[in-house]
Amino acid sequence: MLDLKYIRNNIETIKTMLKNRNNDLDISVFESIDAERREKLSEVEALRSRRNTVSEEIAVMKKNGEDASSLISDMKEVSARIKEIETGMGEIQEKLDQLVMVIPNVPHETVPVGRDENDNPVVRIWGEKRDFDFEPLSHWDIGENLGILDFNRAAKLAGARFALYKGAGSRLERALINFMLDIHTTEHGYTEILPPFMVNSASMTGTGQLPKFEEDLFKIQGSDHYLIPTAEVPVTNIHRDEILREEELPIYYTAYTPCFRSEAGSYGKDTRGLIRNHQFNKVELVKFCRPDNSYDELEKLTLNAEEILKRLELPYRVITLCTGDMGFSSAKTYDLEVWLPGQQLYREISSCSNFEDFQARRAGIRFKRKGEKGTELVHTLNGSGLAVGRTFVAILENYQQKDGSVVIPKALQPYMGGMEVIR
RNA sequence: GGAGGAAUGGCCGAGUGGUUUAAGGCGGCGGUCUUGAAAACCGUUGAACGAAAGUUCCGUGGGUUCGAAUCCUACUUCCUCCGCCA
Repeated sequence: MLDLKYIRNNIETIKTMLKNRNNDLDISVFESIDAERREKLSEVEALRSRRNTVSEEIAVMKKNGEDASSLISDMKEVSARIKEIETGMGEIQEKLDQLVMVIPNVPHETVPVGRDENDNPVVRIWGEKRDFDFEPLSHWDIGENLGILDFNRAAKLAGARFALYKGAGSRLERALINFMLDIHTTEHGYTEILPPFMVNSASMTGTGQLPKFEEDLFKIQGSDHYLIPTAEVPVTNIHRDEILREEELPIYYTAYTPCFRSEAGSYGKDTRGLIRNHQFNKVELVKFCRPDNSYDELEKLTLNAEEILKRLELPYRVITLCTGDMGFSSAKTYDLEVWLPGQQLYREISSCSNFEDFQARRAGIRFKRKGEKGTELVHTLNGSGLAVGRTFVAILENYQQKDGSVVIPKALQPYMGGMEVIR
């Protein structure tokens, strides 16, 4: 959510921003709604002020045994008028909220303007793409051939877009989770969190999934619970409606969770394999920090995620998402894309974003500087560190052998009980 | 699922219709004392909107009243006991 005052003073900037984001939201009504709200507000405040003063007079008169009935009947009218305005204001406020809640964040000045993913500049490229002396297979073929993935039975159990891991496959997924969490907690200074995998609608609103993206979520019937689409939601909401002390910042959290996405609107896209499923595993990195260093923190967070790929010796590149390709709440996003030889393309494996105060304002996450009055909003950041299922895919495709076996990356072997090859 | 109890500032906690602009304590900050610190003592210390005046905020939403932290109502959450349960 953007600051009302900011919107009021920067209507043209926001219109340009919406255009750059390919967002056709019409905010022309903002000015009239906002002005109406403020007008009614000052009117009702004046009336309330009068009521407060006169009520005190009535109290004094009654104490002195005087007759206050004429004042009381006056105030009866004033109160009725207040109620009337308040009712009207409720409607105006709702209209304003509905508008403001669907305005996306303003991209940082370093974010390139562009239409879609074709306009995302490459920031850096790491690692060498392996030369295969055979035709590399896709991960679903490798996995099914090795008997470590079973998509047919997954479909029997739950339908399309689910996976069933078996044997060394299950172990590899679990090894990756532990490997990632260990590095982030012991080397990068993150505190491990194991949050609920369902949250209420207030949490979903705090991080921006609601009200605009309800169709992407799985909702539990008959209750106010949603399955989390990412650990970002429960972990960022840990500090919802809290005032942190400056010296507590920055806060670094990492969390493994399954993620649940309805993938509405993605029919026909990546229908095979592990790439786009309704349930997948992810290790997430979340930061709360002061506004003045949030972009340094974004760089560090991105490097923390990259470190996992380096240790696993998986070639990747980093791109900056252009205005047309960015997420709703983000001010700046780097995507990490891992090379998948089976599909001959770079595929997103991590998305690292600075939300600045956009989530913090919605979620009421503030901090207090020592010796200063008032509070400031924190900046929140998060990134995948990494998407576990897609890392699994990258290992299968990059480490596959001619005989169909898959070599376990060196760094991961201790997590696999010393196993060197899956065959 | 049944029966009771509770929700007040960063924390604890008083407050059952009218100077509550929420007592008191803890914690925080500043000071006195001290070579320095501790202790003691003194002072200070909630948030949002607003240029200001002022308005709002005592779990949330409704209601009663001239006036609500306080009364009514629905809901939410937590606690205790009982039942069921991995």
